[in-house]
Amino acid sequence: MNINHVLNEVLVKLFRNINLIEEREICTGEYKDVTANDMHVIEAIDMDGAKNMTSVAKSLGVTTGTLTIAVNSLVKKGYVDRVRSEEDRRVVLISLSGKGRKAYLHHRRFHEKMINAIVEELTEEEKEVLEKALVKLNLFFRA
Amino acid sequence: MNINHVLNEVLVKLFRNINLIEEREICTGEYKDVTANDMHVIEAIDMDGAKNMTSVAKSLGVTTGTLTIAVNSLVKKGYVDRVRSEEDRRVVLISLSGKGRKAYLHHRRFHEKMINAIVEELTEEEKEVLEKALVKLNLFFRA
DNA sequence: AGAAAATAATTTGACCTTCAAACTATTTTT
DNA sequence: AAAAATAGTTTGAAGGTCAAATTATTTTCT
Repeated sequence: MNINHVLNEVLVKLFRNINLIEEREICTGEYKDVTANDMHVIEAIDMDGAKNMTSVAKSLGVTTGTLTIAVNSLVKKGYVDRVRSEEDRRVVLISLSGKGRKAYLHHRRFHEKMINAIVEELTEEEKEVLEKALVKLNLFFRA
Repeated sequence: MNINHVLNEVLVKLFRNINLIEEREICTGEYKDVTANDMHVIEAIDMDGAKNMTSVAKSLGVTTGTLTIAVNSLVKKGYVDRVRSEEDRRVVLISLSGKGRKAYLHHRRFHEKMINAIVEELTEEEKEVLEKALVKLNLFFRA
């Protein structure tokens, strides 16, 4: 059983399960009406000021039409504020509402718990090695 | 900027990108008519003999109704064979056709290439730490 | 043996997500 | 002022999902 094979198995299992698991986590507790998809949109909008539809759609890798529909629902549920720009009236600016920011932070804590579970048994040195390896992985996927 | 935070960011980016990349890979090239979902079903059916609907649905985490629809399409496209069991006529047995097995192996090779490309840029030490971290991540999700 | 219950799969109807293409409104270019 | 470009929304079609109803078959229990 070589290491490549183990990595392959673990990665495959991970990526097969991750959406289901994250969805289960998201849809329990305080924010039952947020789907996994909603959460991706919330994360893409982020907390640093209003963004236009096109830039958020691009960062999510979906069409603006798709984003419009997702944002309709998030506005209706009260997680996102949507206003038309005064400077350029073609532009729509979206941002997280108070409730949206709370949901964002709730989900962030889930990620933090996950990361802590991973790294709590690694030494400082191992953490650094892992980080280097993951950065390489990200570079690989970007190409 | 602590190391946990960096790890979180890198992991999130990784998992967000990997599905897109895999989807793109699946839908180009030789097997254009196989969706990412189709490929999950093909992988669940696997190559070791015929399986019944219920067990495959369970391993995918979907209802049998959902699987019926997916299998209808895969049978129509020629990737899956479907026969009624002689021993128990309630049971439907599904298995990969020759074309289905080819698609399965094609996808498997993609995974292997991906893993090799990742691993070849890592040192032995990095590989070991990465494996350890991924196993932990899997355990976290299983709990 | 025969009726009732359990099991396996399919069908149906509703809802959600996605995209491409058509469309509306606004701004920029010529 | 007209034409082109840009930003979003709407529309129509295709997939994917589930719960509930339905069909067919097998098992269980008198």
